[in-house]
Amino acid sequence: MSAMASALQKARLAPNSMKARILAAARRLYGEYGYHGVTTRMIAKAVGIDISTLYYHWGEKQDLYEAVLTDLSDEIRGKLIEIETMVRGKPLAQRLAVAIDVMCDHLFSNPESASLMLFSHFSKNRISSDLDARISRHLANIAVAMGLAVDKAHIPAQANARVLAVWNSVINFAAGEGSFRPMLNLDREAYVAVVKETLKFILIPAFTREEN
Amino acid sequence: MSAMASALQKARLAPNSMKARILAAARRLYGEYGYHGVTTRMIAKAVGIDISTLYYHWGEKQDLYEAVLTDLSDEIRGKLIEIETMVRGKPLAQRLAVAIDVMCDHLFSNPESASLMLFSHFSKNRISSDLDARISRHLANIAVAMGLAVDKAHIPAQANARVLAVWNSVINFAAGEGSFRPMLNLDREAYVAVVKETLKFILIPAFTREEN
DNA sequence: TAGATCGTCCATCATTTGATGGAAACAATT
DNA sequence: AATTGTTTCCATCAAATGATGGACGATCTA
Repeated sequence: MSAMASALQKARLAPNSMKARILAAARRLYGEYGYHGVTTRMIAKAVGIDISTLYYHWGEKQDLYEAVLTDLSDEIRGKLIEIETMVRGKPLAQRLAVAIDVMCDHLFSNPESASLMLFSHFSKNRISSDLDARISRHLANIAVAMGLAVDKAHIPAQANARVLAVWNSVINFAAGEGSFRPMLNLDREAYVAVVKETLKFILIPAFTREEN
Repeated sequence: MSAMASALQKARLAPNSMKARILAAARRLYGEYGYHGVTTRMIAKAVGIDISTLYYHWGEKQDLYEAVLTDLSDEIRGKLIEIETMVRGKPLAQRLAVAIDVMCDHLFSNPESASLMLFSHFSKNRISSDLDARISRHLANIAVAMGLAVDKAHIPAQANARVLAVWNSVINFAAGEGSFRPMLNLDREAYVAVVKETLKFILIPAFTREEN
């Protein structure tokens, strides 16, 4: 499910409607520069329209930002469901490997998704948004899927923390490509490969060792 | 080495000099809200001075931001040296455990340090700053210390990627406390404990298994 | 076709923000 | 005390920014 598709499906926006085009541009820019780093004029210019048109469709800057986050949450949810159907019944090591591959591919195709999540977690924008609550639910699902918990409604903190560690590891490498890839001195393809290998190297042993 | 101390030592700022006080306030605010989320007026107000005074001491907003990042890099460098002296000669599992404990304690005492690093990696501020280059050198040192490479000048991409994964895992939990702790529904002390446990759970097995 | 609705843009506002000049207060030196 | 240099604040500017009202044309509906 692409970034675009998630907006279309949930909010029922026509594929090339002005509203959808604005949302897409806003998502990309907010992902690159963060909430305060983006002006409504920047978004309007990226779409090629007047600011008034933007305000006509989405209202305040904050509302548009929240719409972006909601859209993001739907997209992640879709991706997680997709992964779950792919790995159902497989052993944990395989589940992790597939999840890492699929999430990496997705996030490297939609890098702004990873950045948006990081911004929303780490910056005190604190534009009231229920993204955290949504992410929380996603984490609960993953925890159950990974066998770290049984009851989706009562996840031990330890389990949630472990899922968070996995989750963050993945999005970090996608969001940080701009900084990390030059450090590793790799082209894009090689970078993606190394990231996948690294994530598997780090994450799989923790969850598959016997003595736990 | 505290955040303050790093500024004092390197840049030779008197402990309570106006310049140092401004730098400290700027660091905290930039860490909370990011570069674009902070105005020079916010910083001045936090210190209790006029904007002009701020400009008198630090010049442009960007210059002050870069000073914050340089200060941050010095602080990290000091901390890494401290860790290295603590764990010299010990086996890798112990080294990791100590490093995790010490870095967690430090970053939870200076949460803005973690946030600043994330901002600088993930947002397209791209305020030209050599923080990435400095971090890169730190990573090289860690890679050698962890036995992932021998020559500080030629670190394989794989080794750097693994160090990055470790590094990011640690700072994520510190910078993301505002989002993650509510998710885990823990008080501060419990959160720190769970984070340390989780990091050790995830990171140590990867680097200590035999079959690698 | 007449009217209503929708989508877009132009012009404009009030506020915020980065930045500066110059006066006053203060400190050091002679 | 007079001179000089340093530090601070007040007043102010120009540009950027969030936001709106109203005009104009397109599209739909009766």
